[in-house]
Amino acid sequence: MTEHKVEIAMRPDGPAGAEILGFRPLYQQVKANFVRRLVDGSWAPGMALPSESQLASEIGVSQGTVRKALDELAAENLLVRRQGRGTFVAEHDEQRILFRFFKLMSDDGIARFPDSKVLDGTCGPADAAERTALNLQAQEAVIRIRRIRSLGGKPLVLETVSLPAHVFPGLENGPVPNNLYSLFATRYGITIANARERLKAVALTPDQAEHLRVAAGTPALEIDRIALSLDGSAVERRLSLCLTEEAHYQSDLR
Amino acid sequence: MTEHKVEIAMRPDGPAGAEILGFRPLYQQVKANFVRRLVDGSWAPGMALPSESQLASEIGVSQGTVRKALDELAAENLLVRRQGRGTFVAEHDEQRILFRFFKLMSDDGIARFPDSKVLDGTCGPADAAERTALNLQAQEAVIRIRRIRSLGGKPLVLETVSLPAHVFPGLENGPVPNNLYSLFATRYGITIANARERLKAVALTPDQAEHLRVAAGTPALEIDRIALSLDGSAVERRLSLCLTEEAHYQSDLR
DNA sequence: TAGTGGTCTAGACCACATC
DNA sequence: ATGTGGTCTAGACCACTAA
Repeated sequence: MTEHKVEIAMRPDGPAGAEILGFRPLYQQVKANFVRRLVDGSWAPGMALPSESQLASEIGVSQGTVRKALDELAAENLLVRRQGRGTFVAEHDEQRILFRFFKLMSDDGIARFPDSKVLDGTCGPADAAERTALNLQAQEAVIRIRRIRSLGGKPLVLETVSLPAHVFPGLENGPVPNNLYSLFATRYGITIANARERLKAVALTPDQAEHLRVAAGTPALEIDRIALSLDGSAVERRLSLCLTEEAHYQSDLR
Repeated sequence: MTEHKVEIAMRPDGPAGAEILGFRPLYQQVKANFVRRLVDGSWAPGMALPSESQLASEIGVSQGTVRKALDELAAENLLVRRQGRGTFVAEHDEQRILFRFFKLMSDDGIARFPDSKVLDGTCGPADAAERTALNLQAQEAVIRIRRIRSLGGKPLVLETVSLPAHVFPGLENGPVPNNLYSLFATRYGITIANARERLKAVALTPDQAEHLRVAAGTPALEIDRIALSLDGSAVERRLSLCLTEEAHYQSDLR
C-alpha cells in the first residue's frame, strides 16, 4: 500500500508558512491528496473508500474537514456518496453518468443511448485543429476513429474521435466499444473529468450527407468536444455532426 | 418589517412529525424560508443580507445551519458571498452573471455582449409552441418581441421573445432594454433562476435570412430557451436563430 | 479596530443499508 | 446490531474589508 500524507504540516499555534504561501485551506490540501489517489489509480473506479473517520484519523484532521473535501469531490462527480453504504469512486458506465457527456436526445424527451458502428480507424499525424485541441507538437500521431451513431436504426450522428497515440497505445488494434470513456478508465486508467463543447450549425458535405443518408447541404449541428482528464490534460477531441430533425441538444443553465 | 418563521417546529427529543412527513432537514427548511424572502421581494437584488449570526438567532438555529442554507443558495447563483463584506442578493446586470445565460461567443474566444435592435413588438394569443413552453391556456395572450442582436455591427442573432402578458403587464409599451432580465427584476420583481435550452441546426427561411443579411437556406443554430423564475414557473420563451460562421455556442460539461 | 464570512474542530444524534 | 454518511450544534480562530 502506498503512503499518503498531506504535504504541508498543519499550521501550529502561531501563523507559520501562511504569510509566505498565502494560506491554503486544510480541506483543499486534503482534497488535492484525494485527487492524487484517484489519478494514480490507488482509488479505482467503483471502489469503496475508507469511511470518513478512518480517512480523518489516517491523515490527522477532523472528520468535518475530510467531509468537506469529499463533498466537493462528489459535487464534481468524481465520487458518489450513498447514505448508509459509503463513498465510492464514480464509474463511467452508470446510466446517470452516461448522459453527463451525451446531451443529444430525441424530441419526445425520452433519453436513449444510441448504437454505434465504426466506419474506420486510422493512425497518422495530427492536423492543425487536433494539435490545438490536444496540445500536441507537429508530427505527433493521433488515432482517429470514425463512426455512425444511430437511434432506433436511424443514423443520427457522424462522429470523428481523435486521440493522442502516445496516451492510448495499442487502441487502434482491437474492438471499439460503444462507451469509449469506460474503456479509457479500465484499460488506460484515465478518467474523463469534464469537457468543453463548441456548437455550430453547418451544411453537410456530400460525403458526410451520404453516411447519414440525407441530402447534401442539410443543416447539421456540429459539436466540437475537448475532453479533459482528471489532471486537466486534453485527452480526446471529438467532432460530431448531428441531424436535428427529430432530436436536439439539451443544455441546462443554472 | 415582515415576520419570518421556519414553519415546522424543531424536532423535540423524541421523533415527532418525522415519521409522518419523512423528515426534512432543518437547513432545507431555512433555505426554503430564504427563497420565500427572495420571491416576495423582501430581499431585493443587490441588497446586503443580515449577517449569519443575526439570521441564526432570528430563526432560532445555529450559525452552521444558516451557513449551509446560504452556501447552497450561493451555489445556485441566487446569492453572492464576499468574505469580509457580507452576503448579497445576486443581480442580473453584473458582467459575470450576464454570461450565465448567454453562451454564444465569437470564435476568437473573446466574450462580448451584443447590441440589440428591436424589429417589432406585438401582443396576441399564444401559439401552440408558446402555450406548451409557458404553460398557458388557449386564448391567453403573449407579448412578442423580435430583435436583431449584432456583434461589432454584424448581425448575429434573430431573436423572438415571448412573454405571458399577465405576468408582464404594460411591457409592450415603453422601450425594451438590451438586458431584459434586469428589467424583469427591477420592474416586475421577477428573478430568472435558471433556464433550459434546446439546440437544433436549421436552414434559414428567406425572410429570416434577409434580416440577418445572408442567403436563404444558410444553416443557423436555433436555440429554444425556456427561462424559469425563482418559484419554478416558466416566464419566458426565447427562440434565437444564430449565425455560427464566426461564433459558437459554448457548453461546459462538468 | 470591529465586523463579516471562511475554516476547523469535536461531539451528539439521525436516517439508511446491511448483516 | 453495527457501521455508514447526513444533520446539527457550539465555539474557536483566521482572513478579508472598511471605517
